[in-house]
Amino acid sequence: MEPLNERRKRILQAVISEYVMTAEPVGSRTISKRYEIDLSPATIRNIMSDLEELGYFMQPHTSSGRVPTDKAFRFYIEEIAHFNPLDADTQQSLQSRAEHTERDVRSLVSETSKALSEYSQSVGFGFLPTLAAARFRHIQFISLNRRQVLVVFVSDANLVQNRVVNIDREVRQADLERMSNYLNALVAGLTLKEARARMVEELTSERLQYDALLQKAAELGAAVMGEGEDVIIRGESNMLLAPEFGEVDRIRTLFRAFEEKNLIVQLLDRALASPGVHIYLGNEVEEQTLENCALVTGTYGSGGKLLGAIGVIGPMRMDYTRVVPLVEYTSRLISQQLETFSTDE
Amino acid sequence: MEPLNERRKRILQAVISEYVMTAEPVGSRTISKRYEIDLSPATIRNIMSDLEELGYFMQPHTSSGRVPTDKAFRFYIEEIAHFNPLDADTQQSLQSRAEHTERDVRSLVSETSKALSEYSQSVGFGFLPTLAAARFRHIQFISLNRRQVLVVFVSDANLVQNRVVNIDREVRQADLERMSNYLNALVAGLTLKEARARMVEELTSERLQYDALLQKAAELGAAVMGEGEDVIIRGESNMLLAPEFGEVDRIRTLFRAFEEKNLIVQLLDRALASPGVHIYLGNEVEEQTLENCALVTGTYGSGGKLLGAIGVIGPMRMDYTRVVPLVEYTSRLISQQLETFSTDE
DNA sequence: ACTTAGCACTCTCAAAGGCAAAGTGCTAAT
DNA sequence: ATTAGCACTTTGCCTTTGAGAGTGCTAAGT
Repeated sequence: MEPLNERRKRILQAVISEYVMTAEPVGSRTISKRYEIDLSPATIRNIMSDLEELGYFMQPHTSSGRVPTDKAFRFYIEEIAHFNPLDADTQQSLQSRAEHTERDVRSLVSETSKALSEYSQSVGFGFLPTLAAARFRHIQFISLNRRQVLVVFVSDANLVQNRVVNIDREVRQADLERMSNYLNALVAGLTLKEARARMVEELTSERLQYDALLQKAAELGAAVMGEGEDVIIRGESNMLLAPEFGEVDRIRTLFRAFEEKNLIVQLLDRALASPGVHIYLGNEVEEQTLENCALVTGTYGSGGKLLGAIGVIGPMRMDYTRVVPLVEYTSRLISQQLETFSTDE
Repeated sequence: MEPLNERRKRILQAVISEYVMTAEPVGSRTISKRYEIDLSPATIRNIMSDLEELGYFMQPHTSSGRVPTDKAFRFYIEEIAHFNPLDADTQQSLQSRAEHTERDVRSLVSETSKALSEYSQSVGFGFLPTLAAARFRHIQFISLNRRQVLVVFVSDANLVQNRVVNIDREVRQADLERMSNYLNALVAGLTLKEARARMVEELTSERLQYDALLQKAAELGAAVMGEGEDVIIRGESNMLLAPEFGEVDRIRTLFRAFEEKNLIVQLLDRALASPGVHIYLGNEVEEQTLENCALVTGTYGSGGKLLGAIGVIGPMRMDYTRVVPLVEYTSRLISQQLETFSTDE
């Protein structure tokens, strides 16, 4: 696996830049004219031919320009591109945007996804904190009527979940308070995963055998915390801007994927494996639905703990030097905001 | 405005049926062959020509078949089509689906929108109850930490809203309860609109001058209830199935419209003006974004009061005899479910 | 007085051919 | 090693052509 020499790198970079702009196969002449490379088209052709042999380029047909492969993009990202911090103006407007949002994660992630979609002209997405990772903060039972109770619980970062449940016998408000207090004490400070386990455990313990009320409480608590992940996707229609998605069929499979969401969810686990910005190229994901697409994800967290991720889905041919700093800054922004949620004294 | 005679109606119906199936201009020969009309193509041509003159058909170009106009569809809907009840099987599965959903409006409307999208092979949508119309049920303040309070309030049909607010000084749990009690008593049984007005009024009254706490409560209450409407849209990608949306440009404007949502929101008011199923053809809406589209909306409510609407957006060329009963049944289903929410004793 | 067969006419769509443009690969000269 | 030059390939676009579908009109049939 010989490393590419300087000249080849330059050509690779030029082809990628051009392709990112035009979405068209790139020819040797274009490169020699538009980029400051002191080589004739013929020489460039030779180099391009070499690079094709090495798997970095492909030709849609003999005698057309070259299109960079996934391998080329991967190489470009790892070895060539360097990512400057986001420009101050954009930082500024993103920040003020974040500060003017409701002070809970759901709003924050939702608003940020929208912002990402606008600034990247692609599709923005965000995962709410995974319940498993979030830390329990408060639970409360509210009586709606004789047979219905609203269970509200709040976790880390002000993520509020609520659910209406039916109960089989009447419960007085005082009872509900007792239930709330009991559960709050039981699972204080645990992660939701732990909290849930604790409640289930409690259910089978002897302690609750004679207190139907508390038993009910543990039951409801465990039920509410079993909820699944939540993904927010914004700006899907931006995908329709990209010329490579000109055929309706391709669009359809892509949009189906957005609707299903589980494809995107799979990437959450990967992204959460380590903090920071990650780039996933379409071919590197199992699903081939995302062919020609790429995801840039960034993790956010609070109190040193990873909570969730946000990011951008776009054509593989996206401008990483802009998108990566964007995602990087945005995810840090969310983390910062989250910190203020908990340190607000 | 001479009424169309029987024969013309039959032709109109045949052309619409054929067009609904094929999305192609319909020729006289097709009609005479595929529909049991005892007339030669030539005669049918004459009739079609008449109908064109009357504005029911149009020709994409001389010497192509006819395409029914909006006027034709409108006439078809009013005068020709008749809508049988939804078949029992579908009723059955819709019902069991509804019964297995969380018992709050948001889940119910969301799930139903999805079902509508699947069964109609079009885009399903639903409005949550308009806050103005919904009736206040319960409000509660929950302390998150020293400076943050979670305000939860529940309205008609178990619609839960919550919002985290910052407060400028520490408030003890007992205070929060006092605030909750105060507000609950103040606005019991009012619609949200009235409730909000009452709180604002209260803020300016003398009574609260010396009780900063209750003043704060009224302030927060008024703020939380000011939230806007909520629209849920499901199955957008189904729109990509229709051949008339083959060009990416059209798709894009349409999807933009879905993302913006406010176009759809405008129709809520119209739909809520009277109960039952309504059909809006694209041309009848101001916006021309919905050209070639149609909406079928159905209202739902509880306790004799209209709360919101659900429906389907699809190509104007949709099968109304299937979609209308579907929407009709589904909206009744929601209403029924909602009744059970409040009569659960 | 309708209905219909027949025919000329129109328009679209798909296939085929021609041509310019863009690009490559190779060879020979620097 | 680099490059100028040239033959070759492929695409995209334009035009032409012919078939097919459909209409409108006229004149004949009932």
